Amino acid sequence: MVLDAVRTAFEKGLLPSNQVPEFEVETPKYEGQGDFSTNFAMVSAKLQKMAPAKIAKSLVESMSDSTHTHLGPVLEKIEVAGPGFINFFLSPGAWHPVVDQVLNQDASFGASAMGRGQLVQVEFVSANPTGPLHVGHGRGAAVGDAVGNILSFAGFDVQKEYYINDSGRQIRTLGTSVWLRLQQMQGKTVDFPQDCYQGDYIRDIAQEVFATRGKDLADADEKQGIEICARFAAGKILAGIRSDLDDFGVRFDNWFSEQSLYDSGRVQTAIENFKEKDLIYEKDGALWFRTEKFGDEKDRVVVRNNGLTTYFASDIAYHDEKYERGFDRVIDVWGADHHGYIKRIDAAVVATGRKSEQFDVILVQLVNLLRDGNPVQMSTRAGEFVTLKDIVDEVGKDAARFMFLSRSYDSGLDFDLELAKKKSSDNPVYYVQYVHARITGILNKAKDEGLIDQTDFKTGSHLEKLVAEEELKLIKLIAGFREQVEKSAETLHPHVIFTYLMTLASAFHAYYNHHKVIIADKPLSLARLSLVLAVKKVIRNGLALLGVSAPERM
RNA sequence: GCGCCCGUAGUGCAGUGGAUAGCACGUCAGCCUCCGAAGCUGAAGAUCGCUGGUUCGAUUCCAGCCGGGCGUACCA
Repeated sequence: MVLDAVRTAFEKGLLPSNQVPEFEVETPKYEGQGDFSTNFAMVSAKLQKMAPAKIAKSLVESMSDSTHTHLGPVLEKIEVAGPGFINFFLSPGAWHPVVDQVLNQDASFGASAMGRGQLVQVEFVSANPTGPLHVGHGRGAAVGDAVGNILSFAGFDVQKEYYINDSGRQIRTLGTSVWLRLQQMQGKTVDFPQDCYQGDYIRDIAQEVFATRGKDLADADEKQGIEICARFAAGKILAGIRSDLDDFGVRFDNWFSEQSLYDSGRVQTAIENFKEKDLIYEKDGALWFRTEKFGDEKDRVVVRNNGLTTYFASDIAYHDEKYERGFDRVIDVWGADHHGYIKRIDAAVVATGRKSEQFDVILVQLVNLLRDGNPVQMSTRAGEFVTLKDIVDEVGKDAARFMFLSRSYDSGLDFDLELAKKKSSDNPVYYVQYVHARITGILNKAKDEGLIDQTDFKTGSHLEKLVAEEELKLIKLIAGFREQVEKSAETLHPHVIFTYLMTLASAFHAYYNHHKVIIADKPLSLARLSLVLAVKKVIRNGLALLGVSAPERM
């Protein structure tokens, strides 16, 4: 249409040139600036050697002349504004079908085909099974889970995975810790080293292992004993992690064992393959992977001079295995303290023949735990931490998840325990959930009064009655939901959905305070009920992406 | 030193290559005989860290600098 106008204007001699630079058509930031707007006049100012406002004026005149058929039911008004924007205003009737769409598509409204079924794996949490999950893991869990949900809604085929570090030194240390506590329980005086896990849960596990495996332990020497303790403890802790995540609403499609990479020989194979390609060399008795060739600062050790493999070795094998499983794209969610690891893994991914674009790392900045504004020191080793379970038990799953997703993971997050524990209206989750509960209340009342047969229906009625400013604002917001889902999926930023929900909730609350839904004018009332039901569904769909429930009442 | 992230209102954070920089909390003033006041309306509050550059136009992109966080192992 704009192009048409340019041609017409040129032919009529209003513009000196018919060349068309790159321009954009977008939704303006503020109300009163139309539904679509283009910066065409501004970007072509140089080319046309004319003032943007003058170009815009010529274009609008041409459009009114040549495309008058477009004006009418859909297009209401075209105007020139600001430094030369051309704003297009749609008529209310153009928006009404959106309400029907929401009611019809229900839980799938907002879904997108953007991902074209691409296989994506999101790996997150992946905490070592050496202690319970703490608050920091909670943020990673909330982010990973939400990213998975959003990608899936945006048309990707998503698998969520947890990588279990069930081999290596930490597990041995865990075994030793339990073993030593066991010795202490039996009255032996043993030194409990600093680098062992200090938490009370180690004692609990020691008691359990004694109760269930005491007989085997009695016959075991120290090495066997530690092995038994390690396996028992890891299993026990992992079960706890699973259950904590379950309470947090996070479910994984797959739990992948690091040990299995060793058992199947994949780690060894990966190293051999790299050796053959001359990507691994020996120095000082250790094996080094040439990560520097792939942009890392320096080469990294995969096998130490004592013959033991590093974590990096199994990570190479692990990522290779992921792509071999058929994933087009792999996303790892890590804590910010692991950022130095990105280049390394990226190098491994590229070295096995994949493209760097197929690998993404979401770096979640650290959670700063506070209590009444004062920092809480946390260390797994010292056994002093606030667990994810503590948080969920005290503030609830919904509030915790919403809090974690309320801001970009690019920023550090202050999580104040006392504040989070407060069930006050400070918590934004109530603001959004309240909309859902409020609308449920309205629909129930409408049903009681016989206005509607059921509180859920698929077709709106008398939608043409929705002409109030607040109503159109709501409809336009609803219409933009899918765009937000796509934006969120593209940027891998779940807080986009959070911000959207807050905006939608705010618009609804304002509407509610200005207009009654259940009124004497029955057609208008039915139209408003349709709108309100649509809002309810969008709120529910959005909350679902974040893993937050949409309560019928609160 | 090097690398990553952040610097926007009193506080915590959104946002954008363009037209009036938003939200929440906090402060002040209002709104329930009326579908849920966990809500709404209004007011006050910001030289978008600093300096350059690219651009018709920069808070947004780039470079440098200054602050803050994190990392920088043959640890995991």
